[in-house]
Amino acid sequence: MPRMVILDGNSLANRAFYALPPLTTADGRPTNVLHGFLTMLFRLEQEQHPDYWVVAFDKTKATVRIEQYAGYKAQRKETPEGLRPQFDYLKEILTEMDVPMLELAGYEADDLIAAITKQAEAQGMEIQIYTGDKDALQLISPRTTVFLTKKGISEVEPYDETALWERYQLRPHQIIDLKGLMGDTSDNIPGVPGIGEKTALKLLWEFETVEGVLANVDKVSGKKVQSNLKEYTDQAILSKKLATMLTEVPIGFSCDDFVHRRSIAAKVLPVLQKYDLKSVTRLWQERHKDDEEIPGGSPEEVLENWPERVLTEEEWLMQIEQWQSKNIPLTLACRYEGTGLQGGRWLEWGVAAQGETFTLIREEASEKVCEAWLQLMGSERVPKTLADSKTVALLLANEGISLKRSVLDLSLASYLIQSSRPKFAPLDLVKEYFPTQPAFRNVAEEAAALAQVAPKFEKEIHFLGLARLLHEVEEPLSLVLAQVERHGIGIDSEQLKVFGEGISLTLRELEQEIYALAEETFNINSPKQLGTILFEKLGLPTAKKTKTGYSTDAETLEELRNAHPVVAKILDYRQLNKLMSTYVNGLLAQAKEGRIHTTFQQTVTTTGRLSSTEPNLQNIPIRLEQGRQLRKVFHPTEPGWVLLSADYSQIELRILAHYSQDPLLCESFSLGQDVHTRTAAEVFGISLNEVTSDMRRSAKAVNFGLVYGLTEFGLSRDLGIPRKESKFYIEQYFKRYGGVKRYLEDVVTQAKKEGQVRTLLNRLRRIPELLHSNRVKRQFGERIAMNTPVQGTAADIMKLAMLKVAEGLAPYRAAMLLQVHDELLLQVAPEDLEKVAHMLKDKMENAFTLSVPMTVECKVGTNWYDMQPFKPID
DNA sequence: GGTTTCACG
DNA sequence: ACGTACGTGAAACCC
Repeated sequence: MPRMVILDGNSLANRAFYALPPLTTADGRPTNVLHGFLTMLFRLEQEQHPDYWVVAFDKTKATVRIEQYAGYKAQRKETPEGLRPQFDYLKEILTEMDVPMLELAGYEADDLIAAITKQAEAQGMEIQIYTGDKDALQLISPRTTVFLTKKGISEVEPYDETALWERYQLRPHQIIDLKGLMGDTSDNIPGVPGIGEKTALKLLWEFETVEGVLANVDKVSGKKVQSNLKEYTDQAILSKKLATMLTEVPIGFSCDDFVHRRSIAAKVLPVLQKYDLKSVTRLWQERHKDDEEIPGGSPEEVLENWPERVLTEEEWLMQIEQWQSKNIPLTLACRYEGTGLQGGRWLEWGVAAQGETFTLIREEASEKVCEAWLQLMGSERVPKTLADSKTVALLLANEGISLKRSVLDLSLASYLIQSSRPKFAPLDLVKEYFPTQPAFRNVAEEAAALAQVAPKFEKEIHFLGLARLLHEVEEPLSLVLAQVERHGIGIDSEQLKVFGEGISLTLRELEQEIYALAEETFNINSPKQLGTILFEKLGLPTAKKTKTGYSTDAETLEELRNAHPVVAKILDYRQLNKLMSTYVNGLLAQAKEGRIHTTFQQTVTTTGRLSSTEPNLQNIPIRLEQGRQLRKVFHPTEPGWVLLSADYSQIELRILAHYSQDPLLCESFSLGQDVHTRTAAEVFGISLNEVTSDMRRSAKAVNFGLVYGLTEFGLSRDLGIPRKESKFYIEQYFKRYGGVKRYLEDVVTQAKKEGQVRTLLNRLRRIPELLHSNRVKRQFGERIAMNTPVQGTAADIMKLAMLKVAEGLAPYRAAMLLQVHDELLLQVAPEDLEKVAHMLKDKMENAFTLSVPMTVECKVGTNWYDMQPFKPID
């Protein structure tokens, strides 16, 4: 269970101030609070290992409570002279330590603590609250323990429900009643005059709550107490209200906000030194003695630690020779013009090596130096650390050099560590460890900064067991992808234009017909305007709604197809318009010299898949014939060559079979059966030859759903059947395929325990959603837990296959053109077709050994539309 | 810049 | 009573 530690900054600082002698810096600034607070902080960090932590502070001025009761805290002493500045010092230090802090105008630390506790409880965390304020005892629960400071500050006493009972014989919720009766002078909660702790406890043991006491006031023993209770009834109720911590504070936090990070020496030590905190420094160093020292942080420091050396031509040549001959590891940064892919041309290289940095400027360097430099880049033996090796490989390819031995790609490393991060540019990577790093002023500084964080990434990669995936899969794959992107696929722009003209014509006709049927012109592409026409003007029945209005998606319109003749026209229009804008126009804009080059994104998806952009060639139409025609314009770049495709058959279900070891599912694949037909036979309890095409369709939907984290809703929507029916299918399925059921349950249980899932190649995905307080989001987390190992393993296997295929292609006249998740598209000279197809099928089927066979189906054609099955001879 | 829709696996 | 199938990217609209 993840542990959240919450500290009451104000309360603890106050305790420390009064508990410790008045320590100061050499120049007289008070520091005793810093000593006390940090000593306690380090101690709890070491003993409790929080996964999340946060320090809450009051943001005084007009608090919400002052509106409730004018006297509240009116008598609280002014913050003493020696304490006030220490809050600023403390916040400065905590900032450098990367300890999250929270304060909110108008609220006290108390209320923030209550609100955080409530949320953390809902997310299934264990909570520890550190404070000197007994009010917090009201938050105790089976998951929440309150640590009250004892005597000084560095010693604390834990209170859980049992401890609270032993001490007061009260339940946590009665703490506010206690305060309601006895009051609290420090907070100026009035309570009831004449009632102190002892009387209050006695009353509560008997009558449980303030309300209980007041209702039974006549039974209360003690005349004075009784009369005071009667006289100050309202004050008692108000006091209880004042003592109640507000949980309805407008804060929302995500786990990431409060995640516990190890602090960094380069940031922490200087600030501790600034306040002469010698013993605290020793404590910190003791605790972090295993961390390697990373110097620097600010740009000045980076360059100070990696001073830049300016070289003459002679010196450059010698330096390069030295790096080359001694295989010196280099960390690189690059500036270039154009894009990596098209017309990309390097302008400057920043190099960090052996504690020095260098800048190579194309405009200033001699040809000889550039030549030697490029040789070095192509050298097998010189290890290189960089961010985004694919782009660098493309830039070098433009110079006729192939990048060799990129030992560490920090972008890919960071992606494997946390696939959900939005960006992996050099600055983002450096900011992981130096959050205050501003934009790099030059390439040398960038290289130096990368060199400083590289060991951190390497350590983390090893710690998480991702080294092989990084070095043996992702990094080499980036170089293969660079080749694939650079090669591009052939595209016939003329044919595409003709295709577009045909579509345009139909589109214009449809447009007029739609206007006529609607009896007005409007923007068909605007869901808003379309909704108005359909649901208001024409009065069609509304079914689904979106955030902003009526839904007009294809599913909704399909329902209304027969309700009005315009609907079918709109559906047609939509389809053709999509083809026109996204595909015809989109692709034409990207086509150059008869080719089109996509960019594969290797650090985007959370599952490990690739994605494809500008243009996306992984979503070229195929399902509907009209769109499928578009594939005719894709062809080999070499005349006479053919396209060769190979796709994994049912790879995700095979992986599910492998993971679950379900006997029926495994058998189905071992026997080479049609898995959907077999599933139908099992679910409907009939023999294989009795399965109708409708039954097979249903079974297919079930199989698909399984991989996504099956839901009744999803299946019923997909098949257009009632929920009851989909529920029945699912029940029947799990009755027959108990192994699958067990596996899916186990993977979710495991994921909840660990907060993450892994693929067969150890790829990791963290699933914070599993801890979300919102049930819908939590269930989403559960489906992610079911889907990611399957989808991610399929991605892993395809990546392995691509590496092997790329290697296997070397002797042949052939090239890899595209990857579409479970399909590879190649082009081959006809004379090599048989051998390449054989190699391709073999490498893909044997890329990784599962407990069920993998099968790959090849097709051949002169364009991407006319693809015919092709079975290589064994 | 967010929302909706729709193309793919 | 909720509001859902998993993973993407691009175009268009609209604020």
